[in-house]
Amino acid sequence: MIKTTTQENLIEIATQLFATKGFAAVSVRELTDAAHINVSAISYHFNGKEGLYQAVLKEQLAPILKALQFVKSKHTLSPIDRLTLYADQIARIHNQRPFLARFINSESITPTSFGGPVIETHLSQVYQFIQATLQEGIDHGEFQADLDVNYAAISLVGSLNFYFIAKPLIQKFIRLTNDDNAEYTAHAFRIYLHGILTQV
Amino acid sequence: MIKTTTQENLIEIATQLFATKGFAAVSVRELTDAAHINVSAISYHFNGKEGLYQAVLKEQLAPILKALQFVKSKHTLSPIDRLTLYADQIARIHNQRPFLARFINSESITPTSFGGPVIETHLSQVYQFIQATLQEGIDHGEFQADLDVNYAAISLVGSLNFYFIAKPLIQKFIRLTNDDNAEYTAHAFRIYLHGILTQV
DNA sequence: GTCTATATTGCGATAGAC
DNA sequence: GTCTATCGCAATATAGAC
Repeated sequence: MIKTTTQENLIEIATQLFATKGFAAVSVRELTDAAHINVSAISYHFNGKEGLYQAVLKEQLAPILKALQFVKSKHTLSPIDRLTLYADQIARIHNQRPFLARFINSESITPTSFGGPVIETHLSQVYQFIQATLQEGIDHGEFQADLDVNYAAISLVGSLNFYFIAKPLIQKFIRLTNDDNAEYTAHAFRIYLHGILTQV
Repeated sequence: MIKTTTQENLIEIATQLFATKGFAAVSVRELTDAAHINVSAISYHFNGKEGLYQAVLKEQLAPILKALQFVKSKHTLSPIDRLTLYADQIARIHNQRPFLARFINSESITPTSFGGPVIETHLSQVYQFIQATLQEGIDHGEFQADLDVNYAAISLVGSLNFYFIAKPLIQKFIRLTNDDNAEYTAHAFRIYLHGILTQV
């Protein structure tokens, strides 16, 4: 029997509900009913519904920058290997946090005053890393010289992450024989890499 | 001076507000204030807030199946040319309806009882077309034999559509010198196609 | 730290006058 | 077809007992 505090319990429940229904569509009563606690606990522990959402968001986003720092620290790797490592990390993070993509997606499209800036900072760093790595690969002659690094960076992020965003819907009409996230990202990245290489 | 009916005016305002804030976060008063009409007009004309949303959704989704039918009808085209034509259509549709990606995205992740099934039907057909075309290309020896058509279809849709979903956020930290949607999709599709071809 | 009870606000919908 | 006025309800938040 694992002991969990009221705070931890609330964050876990809130992560699921906010992710699947959206911030505005979840009421504090729905949250506290699901957590089998009293309504007033949210205000007491998190200073209101927004405070709880902020706590959830903070906890969800923690691994992103950490992974990016890890990949960046591998100076000795070639651009190809660094991008490959990044794709691996993406799969790993989504495995750990199945709801992360939904929060990022939701905040990207309808940013909240608190979550918006956080997401913006995170994604900005991700894009900068990808662009810089693509440019490095172009300069080294590994990637095609006429690549537009802006567009190509968006393509990569889209190709890798769209799967995790749309997964609930996709599973309704595509039979995914294997639910392994790493398998998808590996396949998508293979196509992408093959698409930007100068030679195969 | 263009004459617009109250219905048309409401749908236009509602398209913008629902797309940018989400269904649950928009109140009927906000809608009618923005449209400079009375609150009761929504119930009168659309039988309530949900009815208005349905009308917006229906109007937004109309071009998707039409475009798909058009591409499918080009029997004589090769798999490569049919996919290329499809990518062109995607750009064209998003040009016409700048908010479409947000509605599809929103309904994919947090489906409403009315919108969910509609989106599901639409996207299911898109995936089936892409999968079938990929398989045809594999059988003809144009595409790599070891492609997983399920994963590869998701990659393509993600690569092409993610840009339109995340555009509001991306524009905050990527300088897009040219706002032309067709330019992005062409570039993304070029990478993708190059990535799945057997020879270049 | 958790509860009950309640204050307050804003929601969607509609009856009825014009 | 459009308005005012209002109903009934559900939202978040909180004061105060335990």
